[in-house]
Amino acid sequence: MKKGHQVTMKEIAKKLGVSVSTISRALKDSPELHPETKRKIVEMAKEMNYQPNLLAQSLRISRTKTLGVIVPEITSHFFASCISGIQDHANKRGYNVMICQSNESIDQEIANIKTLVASQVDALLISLSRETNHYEHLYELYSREIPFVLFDRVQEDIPVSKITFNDAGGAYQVTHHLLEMGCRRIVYVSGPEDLYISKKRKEGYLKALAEYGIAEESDLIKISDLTEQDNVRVAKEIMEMKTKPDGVFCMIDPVAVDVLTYWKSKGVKVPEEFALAGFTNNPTAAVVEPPLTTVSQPGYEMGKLAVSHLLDQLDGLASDDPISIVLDTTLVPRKSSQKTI
Amino acid sequence: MKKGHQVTMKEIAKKLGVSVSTISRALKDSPELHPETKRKIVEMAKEMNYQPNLLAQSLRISRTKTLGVIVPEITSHFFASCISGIQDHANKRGYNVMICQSNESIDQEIANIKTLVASQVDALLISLSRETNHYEHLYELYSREIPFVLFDRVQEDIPVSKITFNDAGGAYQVTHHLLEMGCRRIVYVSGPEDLYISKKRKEGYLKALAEYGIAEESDLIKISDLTEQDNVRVAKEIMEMKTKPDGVFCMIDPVAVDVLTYWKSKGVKVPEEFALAGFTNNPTAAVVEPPLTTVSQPGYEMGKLAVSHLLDQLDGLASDDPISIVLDTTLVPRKSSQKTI
DNA sequence: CTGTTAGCGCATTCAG
DNA sequence: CTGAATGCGCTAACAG
Repeated sequence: MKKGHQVTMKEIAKKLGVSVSTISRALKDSPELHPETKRKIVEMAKEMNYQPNLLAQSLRISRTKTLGVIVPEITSHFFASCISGIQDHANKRGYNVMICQSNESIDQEIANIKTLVASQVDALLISLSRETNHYEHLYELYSREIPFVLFDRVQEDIPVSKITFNDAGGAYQVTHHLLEMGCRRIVYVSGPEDLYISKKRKEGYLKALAEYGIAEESDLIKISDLTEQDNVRVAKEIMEMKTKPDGVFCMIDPVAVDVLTYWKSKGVKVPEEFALAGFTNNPTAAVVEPPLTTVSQPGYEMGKLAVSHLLDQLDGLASDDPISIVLDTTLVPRKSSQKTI
Repeated sequence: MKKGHQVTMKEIAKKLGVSVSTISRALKDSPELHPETKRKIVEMAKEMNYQPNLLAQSLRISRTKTLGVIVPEITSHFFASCISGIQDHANKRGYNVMICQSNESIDQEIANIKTLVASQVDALLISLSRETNHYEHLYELYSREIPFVLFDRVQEDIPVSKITFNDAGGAYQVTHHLLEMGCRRIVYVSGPEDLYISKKRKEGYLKALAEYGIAEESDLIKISDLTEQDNVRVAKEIMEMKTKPDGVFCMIDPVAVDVLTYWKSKGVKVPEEFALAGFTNNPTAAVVEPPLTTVSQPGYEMGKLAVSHLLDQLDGLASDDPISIVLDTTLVPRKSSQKTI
């Protein structure tokens, strides 16, 4: 199967007996041109259904007006929202977007960057994979002076702009809420410990505990690799602890949902036996029974801010100095944490 | 902010004192080349961190090895899965992907097509917006001989390949299941009537009824515009009907979830008063209480098949004659329909 | 085996 | 106001 022919400037030039440069000028509404010839050209272009070849144009001006986006997973509702925000606002400013997913693999992430760079994207928006534990590929982008920003899953040391949520703040909100609901032995179910969000959310958790004069207790910190299987293992461990906890804060909603589902199958009552809370406000959080207390992170907003800042830098509307944008989260209290004291 | 310099063939040619064509040949491993010079060039390219400029390459060979994808909504889990399948398998065959969302708007859909065509994508994969009720833009693609396939939200008359689910079959499965559970007055909650899936799923619904000797009853067919508000209106209407139905089949899961949520707030029992079923097997379907009976549509698989067929056509491995691929759905029976007879 | 030449489609000097 | 010439980075046909 092969593509049909596309009309070029050359052809419309021949048809009108003028030069290609005149066509070029007419189509970009250059002022130094006889209005009449301009009119004729524009008309003919429309009639012939001329579509500019962005490839040629980009090659010539060495700018593609295209941004590359790399996310760990498109099927995650949060990242899909980010993409949506990025795309809408990039389009609004005349930019296109190429999206890749790393599938949480650092090798794929590196490959994605390579492809996008080869495609000459003007800049990149990257959210790091879970696996990403070294950063040469990012430093290389930096040294090659290819503009990029990091969002949500960031690495703190790289001198580029970063857009994150106030993860510590959100975790503080949830933990504080659980404490207010009367919980005093609160488990934190963390993801892998080297993850940025695992650390940040733990910070907030500990800070809230400290305010209530409660010391960190290593038994109460559980690590899951975030697979369903491991989430269930943790759920089981918690319900079998000798000194029972009274509240559980899971680092992300899916963990909380897995825990809840397992507990329901075992007859464990939420919130009566354990108050439960998650993080992110996934669509599922609202519909489980009981509805899950969580913290909302507006992904669309994050995408919008990330792309707006990046384009401001590209267009010289903002300084190139890296900045850090921290978005606030909102506590979404639901039934899963409504312990009657 | 501006991008740094990228190494070109010219530069490495100068450095090695050979011509650009030799570089080009070496880098694509042409056989007619002295192994030693080839080795030198490859080495130097690596040392200088050469990255080919895909733009120039594409312009030259007039093929971008890029596919355009248009979906109504990236944030829908189903379409995100499709995208994931498309991307993985496109990459596997050396193609990149540019994704756009129409936000269910025909104008946006047309704009997306225009952008992707201007970007010289080799082909398109399109799932139509809800609003799309005329098809000139598709016929234009067709007449311009730009290869494309339609998936999931298709238009039947256009002579291109289409990948769909057996929507009628899936609706038949659900309705048949409800009948087996003892339901005899089953409501079908449809989306807007001109939607392809509204029609197809109605077909399956009616076929199952017919097999049980039950005639179509217009009172039992409700139309929602698929907003939460309208879904709630329908839910209310159903519970207030004088002759109460005993089962409800909603065209898509989100409608069923809205109905369920509303009914729960009103103390209506599912499945006791109404057996309930949806369609698509969204993540939410599994976690609502009671879990929702539905029909699974593997989106990843659909994306994979769509892109595989399209690339087969592009690469001449499949005939250009349009075909129709129909994927089967699977009934996922859950508690929401377990009426004890 | 390698260099020269031409050109993909377009934008932009430089001359008229 | 408009045309001719040049080149973005790369590939490919044609010579040698």
